Amino acid sequence: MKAIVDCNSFYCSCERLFRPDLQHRPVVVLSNNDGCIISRSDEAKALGVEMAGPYFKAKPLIEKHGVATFSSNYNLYGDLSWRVMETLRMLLPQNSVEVYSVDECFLDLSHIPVGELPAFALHLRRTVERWTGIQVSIGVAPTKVLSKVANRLAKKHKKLTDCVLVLDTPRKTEQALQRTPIEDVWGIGHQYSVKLRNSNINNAYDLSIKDVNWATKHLGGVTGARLVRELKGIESIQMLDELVNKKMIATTRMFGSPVKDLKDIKEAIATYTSRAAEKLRRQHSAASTISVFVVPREQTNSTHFRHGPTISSHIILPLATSCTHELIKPAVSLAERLYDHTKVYKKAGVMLSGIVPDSSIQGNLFNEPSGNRNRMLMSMIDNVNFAMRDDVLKFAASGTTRNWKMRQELRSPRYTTRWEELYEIR
DNA sequence: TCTGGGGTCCTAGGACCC
DNA sequence: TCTGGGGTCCTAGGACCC
Repeated sequence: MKAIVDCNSFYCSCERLFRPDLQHRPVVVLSNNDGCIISRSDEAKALGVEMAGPYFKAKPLIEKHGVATFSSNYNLYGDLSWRVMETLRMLLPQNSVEVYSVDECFLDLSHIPVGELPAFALHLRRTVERWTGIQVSIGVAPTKVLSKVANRLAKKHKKLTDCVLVLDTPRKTEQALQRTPIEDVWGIGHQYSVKLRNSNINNAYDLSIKDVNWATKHLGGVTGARLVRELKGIESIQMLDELVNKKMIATTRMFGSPVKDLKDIKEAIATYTSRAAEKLRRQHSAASTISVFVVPREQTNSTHFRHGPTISSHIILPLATSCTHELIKPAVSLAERLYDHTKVYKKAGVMLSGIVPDSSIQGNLFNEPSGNRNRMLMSMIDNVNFAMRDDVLKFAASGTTRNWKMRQELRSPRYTTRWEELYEIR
C-alpha cells in the first residue's frame, strides 16, 4: 500500500507556528509580488476567500474580516518542509519516502500489514505534529492516485477522520470514488473535467469503470490510461527514486513594477541566470541550452486576465557549463536581441536545459573544457553566498539598483534560517 | 513517368501538478 | 493599478537517414 502525506494549509501553518495569536484567526499567504492568494487557512476558506484569486480583488473581504495576510517567505517554508520530511524518513525504512512537492510526499508502506495501517498512519500524523508543529493529512490506498483520493476526503472531514483515511477494502474505495467530483481527481485539470462532464462522467467512480483503451484515446494517451488503471487499483505510477536530477531549470519572475529600460532587463536576466546556475551546480549538472524570454505588458480593455505573448529565444552552447559567467554572456545577448524599446515589460525569465552531469561534459574538438579552475571559483562563490546570505558575492552584470525587484511587503521574519531574525521571547 | 517503408531525433505546444 | 513560479510528461509533425 501507498500513502500520501500532505501538510494542511502548509504556508499558513508555517506562519502560525510563530504567531500563536493567529491560531484560530483566518490567515492567507500571497504569491511572489503579492499577486494572488496561494494558501488559505480553514477560517479563510470559510469566509469565501478564493484559492489562486488575485489579492487586490479579495482585499475588501480580507480587510473586512481582519484576515492576517503574509507575503510568501520561502526560507521559512523550505526549512519547515525539510523538518517534516526528515521526521518521516526517521519513522520509515530507507528509500520509502518520495518528496513530491514542498508540502507533500508519497510513502511506500508495503512493510506494514494491512490491518495495522490505520494505527500506523495515525502514529505518523501525530509524531509529525508533535515534532514539527505542522499538521498533516494522510491518505492510504493501493495506488498513488487512490491515496490522493483518500487524502482529499481525510482533509475534508478532519473531525470524522482525524486527518487519516485508509482505503483497505474495495467497498471503501468505491464509496470514496463516488464522493470525489471528477475535477478533484489528481491528473484531471480544467480541460479534461469539462470534456468528461460532457460525456456524463461526473465523479471518480464513473471514470474508474471506463475502459483503459477509451482513456488512451480521450485523456492524452498513455497518461490517461495510467490514471484510469490507478483508479481501478492497479499500480501504474511507481515510486520514484529521490535525487533524480532536474531536466530543466528555470528562474522567472514578474517585475515589481513594469520595466522599460534595456539596462534593467539585462540586470534582471543576469540575476536570474546566476540563480539558475546555482541550482544547476547544486545538483552537480551542467547545461548546454539557455533560453531567455520576456513578456511585454498587455494593452487590454478586457476585464479578465490574460497573459501577454511570450517572446523567447535560445542559444545552444558549444559546451555544457555550470559557470555563471559563461551563462550570463549568452543570456544577456539574448535579452538584447529580444528587447524592443517601444514596449514595456512585466516579466522575464531564464531557462536552462540540455542538462548533463558535470562529470561527463562532452568534449569538443575546438573548445577545451574550462576545467577545475572555474569550478573552484564557482564553489567558492556558492560557499560565501551560503554562509553570508543575501548574495554578498555577485556578478557586476546583475546590477545594484534592482528597479525590477519584486514586491514583498508583508513578509514575516525568517525565524528558523537567519540568526538576526530568530524568534524572541521576553 | 513513376516515387516505399521503417526508423530516429528534435521542437513546439498542450495538459497537468503544487 | 494590482492575477506566481517551477516543474513534468506526452504528442504531433517536420527533417533527416538508409
